[in-house]
Amino acid sequence: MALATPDAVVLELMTMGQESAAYLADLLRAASPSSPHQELAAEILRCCHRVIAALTANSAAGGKKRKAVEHDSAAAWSPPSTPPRKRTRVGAEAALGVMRSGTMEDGFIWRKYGQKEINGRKHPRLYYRCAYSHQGCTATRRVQRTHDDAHQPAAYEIAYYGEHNCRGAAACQQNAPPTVIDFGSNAWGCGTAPAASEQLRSSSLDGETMSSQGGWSPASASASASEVGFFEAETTHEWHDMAGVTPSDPATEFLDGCFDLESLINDVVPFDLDALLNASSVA
DNA sequence: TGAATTTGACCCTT
DNA sequence: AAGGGTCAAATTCA
Repeated sequence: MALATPDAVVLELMTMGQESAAYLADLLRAASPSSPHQELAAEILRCCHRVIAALTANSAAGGKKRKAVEHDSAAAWSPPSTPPRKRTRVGAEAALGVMRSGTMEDGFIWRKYGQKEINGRKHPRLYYRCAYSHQGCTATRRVQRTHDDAHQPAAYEIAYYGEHNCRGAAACQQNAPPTVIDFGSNAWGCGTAPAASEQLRSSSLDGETMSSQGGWSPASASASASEVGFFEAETTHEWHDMAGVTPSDPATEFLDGCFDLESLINDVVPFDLDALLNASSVA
C-alpha cells in the first residue's frame, strides 16, 4: 500500500474533481448550449487546475517525505530467549492511514495488546494488532477517542500501520455486507462482517461497546485506500442522513466529491487553500 | 480451561 | 528525562 501524504491525497481528489467538472461542463453544454451554468462549471475547472498546479509545484520543490513503516515482524515475534529486539516507533508519520469515525469498527478482527494514557488526552490510547498476527499479518492500529461531548456521539481517531496480508482480511472482504463501502483495497476495503463484530469484544474504554455498524463516507467509497490515506468519516448517526442522498447524476456526484474534499481540506490538510489559490493565480 | 483483555513495567525515541 | 509503544504476567470471561 502506497503511502499517501495529505498533498498527494488532495492532488488525487482534485484530479478527480477536475475530471468530474469537465464531464459536468459537457453535460451542461449538451443539455443547453447557451446555459449560464457552463461558466460555473468552467470556474470550478479553473479552480481545480490552479490547486493541482500549486500542489505539483509544491511537491516538485521537495516536500517532506514520509518515513516508511519499518515493521520488523521477524524480530517482533522472536522468542524471549533471543536478545531484546529493537522496538521501532511507529509514530504518526508512519501511519499508512488515519481516519476519524464514530465507531472503532472497520470490519477487521483486532486484538488489543495495550492501552496507554496520553498526555493532554482525556481518554487512553488503545493499541490493537490484527487477530491474524500469528499468520504473519503485520497490521496494527492505534485508536484514540478524540472528544467526549455529551451532545455528540463518540469520535475516534484511528491510525493504521502495516498491511493486512492475512487470510482473515480476505475472508472479511468476501463477507462484506451491502452496507459496506468498498475502498478497492484488501487492506481497508471490507466492512463489518457480523461474525467478526461479535468476536470484537468491547474494550475497557469507558465501558463502551463497539458499534455494530461502521460509518464510512460514500464520497470516499469510490476512492481506493491508496488514494485516501486520511479521510474523515461521519458518525454512524449522521451517515444515515447522507445515505439517503444517493448520487444519482454526475452533478450530484461532483458536489458530493466537493463536500468530501472540503472536509478533507478543512480537517486534514494543514494549509490555507485560499492563500494557495491566490498564490497560484498570481503565478 | 483456553482465549481474550487488562495493566504495570520495560524499553525505545526524542 | 519524558513520552509513547510494546511486552507479558495476571485477570477475566465464555
